[in-house]
Amino acid sequence: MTTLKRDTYTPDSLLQVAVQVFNERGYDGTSMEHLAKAAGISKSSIYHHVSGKEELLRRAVNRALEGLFGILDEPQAREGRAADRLEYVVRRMVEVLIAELPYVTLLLRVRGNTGTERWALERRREFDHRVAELLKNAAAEGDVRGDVEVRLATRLVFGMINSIVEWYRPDGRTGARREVADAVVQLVLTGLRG
Amino acid sequence: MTTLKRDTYTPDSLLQVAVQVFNERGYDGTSMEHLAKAAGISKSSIYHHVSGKEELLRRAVNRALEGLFGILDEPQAREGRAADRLEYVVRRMVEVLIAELPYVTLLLRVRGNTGTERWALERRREFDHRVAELLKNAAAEGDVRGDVEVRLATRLVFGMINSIVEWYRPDGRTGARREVADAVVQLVLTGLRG
DNA sequence: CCTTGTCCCGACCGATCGTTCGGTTACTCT
DNA sequence: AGAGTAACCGAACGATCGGTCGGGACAAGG
Repeated sequence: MTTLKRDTYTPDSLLQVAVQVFNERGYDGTSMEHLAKAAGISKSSIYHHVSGKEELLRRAVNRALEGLFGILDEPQAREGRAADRLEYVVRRMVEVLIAELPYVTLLLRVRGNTGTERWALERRREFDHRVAELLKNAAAEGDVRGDVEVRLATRLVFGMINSIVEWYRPDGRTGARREVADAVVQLVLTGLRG
Repeated sequence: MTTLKRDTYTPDSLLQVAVQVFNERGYDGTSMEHLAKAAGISKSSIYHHVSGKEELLRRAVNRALEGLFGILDEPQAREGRAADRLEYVVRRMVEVLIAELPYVTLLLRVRGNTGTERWALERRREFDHRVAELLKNAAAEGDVRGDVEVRLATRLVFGMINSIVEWYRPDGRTGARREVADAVVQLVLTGLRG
């Protein structure tokens, strides 16, 4: 039978603890001692589950990036009018951001000091570029205003969406995610179409 | 006569170098060795000008906060219809953000590990609250839509504005600042009024 | 009973951290 | 010329960093 009980750490359950501490103290501001204390095990025990601090970061940002790139593979992001696909992607970005909140938070704070961080930054740029093309196509099809530069608008829209990680905290209310997604779509897309 | 030549460091000119390195590597990711290398002097010489690493951070975030709070004291932020004052404050926030870019960048990335960082976070919250009241008043006067929660809208607007530090880099073009400010005002305020 | 492997630990490693200290250079003022 | 001081330096401090090492506790399988 496959194991079901989880009274001991797996790489993933340890990651869950680590990412939370990373987000509270910052990656560089977090020592292995901090992680050990938060996980309730000794510092050296962490190395039984993962190869080191950087693997934890790599696993975390990878999970975030998989969630984001997954959006672009969904049918509604690939078919139809560019403006509609853009709205769908914006809405799904908010949902993924919230669903994978701690992992995306960590991704968005990466600075580029190590190889792992630079790889994360590169993949982020790639994702941004894919969404920017969507906005460019929507402009070409005449569905968004032409007096705001596409590159500038893309950055501002990303800025608004990504800022969600700075204040959103999960609560009991069902539909809170949808409410946030609705507000973003309303603010951004009416502003763009205006 | 007052000294004019600047072939040696002052606390402020050293701060200028330090803040740039802080923004590249992150505050925690920056060692005094990094700062010394960037400044072209030895590590111990830094302590001739400032008391330590944390004073550099304190000076930097203080400069950013003074710029932001200064906006609220300007006449156009204090008189007139709330919606107009809001538009003025939003526009001036973009301008201050760009004028004091490295200092505001550092302020926006503070995590709260030390006393200085927690003080910075508290003042930031105070500023956010002041602007949120402006938006609330504009809603009460019927100048912005009522179907988006004020608290939520405030956060999204701040997110868009603050995200500027993540991508704006000064160039030779005059009027680039105004262009950015115009785009933000258009996107945000037509979205809000819509 | 004995082996095997998982999970964990305290002790320790060399390196680097922010900071301090004693001292040297070079310019200013009298 | 001599005193004072601003600006700087190399060497070293105790503390902490990420990571290693040898081994103990314990359950599973033969």
